Amino acid sequence: MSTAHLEDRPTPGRVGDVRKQNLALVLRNVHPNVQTTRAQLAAETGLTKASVSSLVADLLDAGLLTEVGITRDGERGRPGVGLALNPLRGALGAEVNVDYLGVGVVDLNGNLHFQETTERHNSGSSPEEVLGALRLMTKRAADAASDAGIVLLGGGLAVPGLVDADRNYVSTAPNLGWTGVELSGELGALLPHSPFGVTLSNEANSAALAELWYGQGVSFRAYLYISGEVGVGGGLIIDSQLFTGPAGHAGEIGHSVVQPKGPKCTCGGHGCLETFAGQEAIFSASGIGDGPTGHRMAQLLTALAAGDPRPLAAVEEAGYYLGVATATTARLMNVAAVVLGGHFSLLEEWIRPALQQSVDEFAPGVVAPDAVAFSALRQTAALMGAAGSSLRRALANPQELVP
Amino acid sequence: MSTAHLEDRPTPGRVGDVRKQNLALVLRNVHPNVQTTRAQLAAETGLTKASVSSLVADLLDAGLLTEVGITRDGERGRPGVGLALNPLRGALGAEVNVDYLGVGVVDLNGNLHFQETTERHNSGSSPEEVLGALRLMTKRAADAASDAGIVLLGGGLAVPGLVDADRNYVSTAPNLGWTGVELSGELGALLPHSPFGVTLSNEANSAALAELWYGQGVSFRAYLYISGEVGVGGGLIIDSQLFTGPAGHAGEIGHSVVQPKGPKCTCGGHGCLETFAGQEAIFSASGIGDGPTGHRMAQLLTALAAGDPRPLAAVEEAGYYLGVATATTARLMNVAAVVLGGHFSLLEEWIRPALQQSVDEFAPGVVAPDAVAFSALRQTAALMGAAGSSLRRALANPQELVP
DNA sequence: ACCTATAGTTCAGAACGAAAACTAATTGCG
DNA sequence: CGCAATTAGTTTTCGTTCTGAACTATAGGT
Repeated sequence: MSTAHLEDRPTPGRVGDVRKQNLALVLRNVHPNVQTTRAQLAAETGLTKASVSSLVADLLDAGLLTEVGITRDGERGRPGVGLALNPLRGALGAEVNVDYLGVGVVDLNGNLHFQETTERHNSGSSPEEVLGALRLMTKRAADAASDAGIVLLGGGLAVPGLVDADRNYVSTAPNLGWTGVELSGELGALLPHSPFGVTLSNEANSAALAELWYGQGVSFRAYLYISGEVGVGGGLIIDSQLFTGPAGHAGEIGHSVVQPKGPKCTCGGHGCLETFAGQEAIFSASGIGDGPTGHRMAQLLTALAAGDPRPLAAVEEAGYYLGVATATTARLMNVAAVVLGGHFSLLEEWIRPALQQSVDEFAPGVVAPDAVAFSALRQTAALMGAAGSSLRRALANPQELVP
Repeated sequence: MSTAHLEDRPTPGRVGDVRKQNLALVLRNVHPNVQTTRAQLAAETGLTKASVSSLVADLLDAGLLTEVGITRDGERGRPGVGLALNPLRGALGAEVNVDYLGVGVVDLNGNLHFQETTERHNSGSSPEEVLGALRLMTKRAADAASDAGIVLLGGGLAVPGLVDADRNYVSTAPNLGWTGVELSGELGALLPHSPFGVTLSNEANSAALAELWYGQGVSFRAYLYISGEVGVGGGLIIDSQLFTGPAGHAGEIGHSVVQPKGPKCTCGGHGCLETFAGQEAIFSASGIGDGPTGHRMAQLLTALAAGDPRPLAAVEEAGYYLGVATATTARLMNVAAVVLGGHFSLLEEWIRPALQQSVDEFAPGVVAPDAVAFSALRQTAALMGAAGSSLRRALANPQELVP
């Protein structure tokens, strides 16, 4: 669970653990969409050719690797047998958000298949109702995967709330109106009989990981991800891993104090980033009235394009305070990049200059212009991250699939 | 190097690595000042008695453990042979600060011996001069240790600046006036012929670790340490480890933005915590003129005790902004405790209420009153942390001492 | 054809922990 | 007092895994 700070008693090192570790080591050196050979893996891992051959044999049995014919590189010597990640292994990704449901399948090479998004107002619906609706969608995706010959190793479900992944428990999801929900049964029903099961995750955290694996974050090893949805969520990627903090809830950038004299926040504090950069804050500061989110966002974009001063000022203020929070985080956590997703990626044109100027004002020289990126994954970010986490679990524990 | 985010190629798991891991595992289960036995270690680690016996034999050979006679617990059965951390193994700790030098020896049980502090105005002196003066002190400490039969396994040197421990390099220490200093030679001369050598560290980080191992932090697994010296430094302890961030410079709480409209800071930004809670800020807001730090601090404490309103307001403001930074960090990093050291521990009486009120205002319910602690280690914190890091290195790599 | 270079396999050997049988030292109880 | 019960620790055998060296396989160059 990626930098998970769990209380797991250090297991005694058995001789068999060495193999477990080396299976994962070999697998880590097979990159998506790139062929390799046993000899190359031996050179990269430092293992002997004999060991690599034995490990690869297990990984082929496990179905994680496939042989893809002879690699002819024109050089002298016997050509190697091509090895690649098996494109017929994947994981299910699913997302419950406030106004939509999403599912999809991601294979080991990172390709997204059978993606489907349905608009649905989930706020207020019971978890059973929502997951019932979601189950119809995951059934379709799983059947389509099966028809295409793709075996699903596991799955992930992202929700906009605080989760305890080990207990399949959503402690609170304010924007859904959920509190203290245990989902073991529902998660099992989403994807029966998969070796790695379905795991819960926080939506912003999963989106942050999706950027790392499949999006803007691929060029950074460490960054702050800020997701603009109804609330302002965050995910910290440190050393190419999600930083979850001691209790698993790190990255709550939405409640950084950016203006001690600022307005009251729903969290009980005041002057939080969310009170300046959350959807409601931007809409109301722009003078946009109530209505469906999509409609209000369209209004906002139109007004911005027309050069209307009130929305421009509102978005600039959001960018300014995003910069304050980014500057503090950059100094505190020693990260030098930031990726913005959710509604912020729609507002890139107006947010980017304000944010950059603000960061440079509060932490000069720390965040370079090309270290500010905006997500292109849109509504698939969270589900791709959830599926990706599941795939990483499989790749990190290949011995569980060896017969 | 404790949650060090280094680019180390994952080593292939060899069969021998299992022993290395199990040597460290057994050692981790021998706690300072507590006797144990082979049988108890077997139960705690999950290893078989046979394996533990063999591992313990190596650790005795390495000099890390000692047998301390028969443990009679009055119960039936053969009594076990007592095992304990060898009190005759230790590490040297040293600190260069702006106005003093400190050395000491810490043994495996955490006891501090031969501690010596010398007032010395190091700001402006060349690194060679300062380390020359320090070497005289470390020589005395090493000789005293030797006379007492204590073998020094390694050492640590804490400095108030950004360091690259792997390269023995101080990139910048503004308050010493050092920039780009390479200290390999000097470090080697401080403690010749020790198996683990002398390692550089940041002073606030080492102090944070000293609190974890030997001070207030023992009751927390995760906290923010804030050190008030000339600057405001910080250290983040997450999951009982120092969080260093991707480039090793995390924890710079002094330059969190706590008031966007605040005054200019030496870092180039403005509204940083340091501009409200640094020594200079507190002195000048209190109306205390120039002079030696010790003298000014005495003046401040006298004025506070007398109820002088200006210093009271200055210290309360420092506490208020410490609370803002703590609230943000608590939410962002998911830590729920804070430990204050340096000059803040002298000001506890006045800082504590202001800080607690501020934290509760900005992040209600996140930091409990008994999760705010003040350091009692004073001037020994950094050197104990530096020595402790060295000891931890030895305990984590016992196989290097096995003959 | 023959040499060289590279890929991959086979087999003996060493290191290690697991499991079980064994020895050692103590208490409790008849 | 003596024997059973109990706990501590050691010895022996075994299976797993990696390493290293020898071996086979397959290509290009001359």
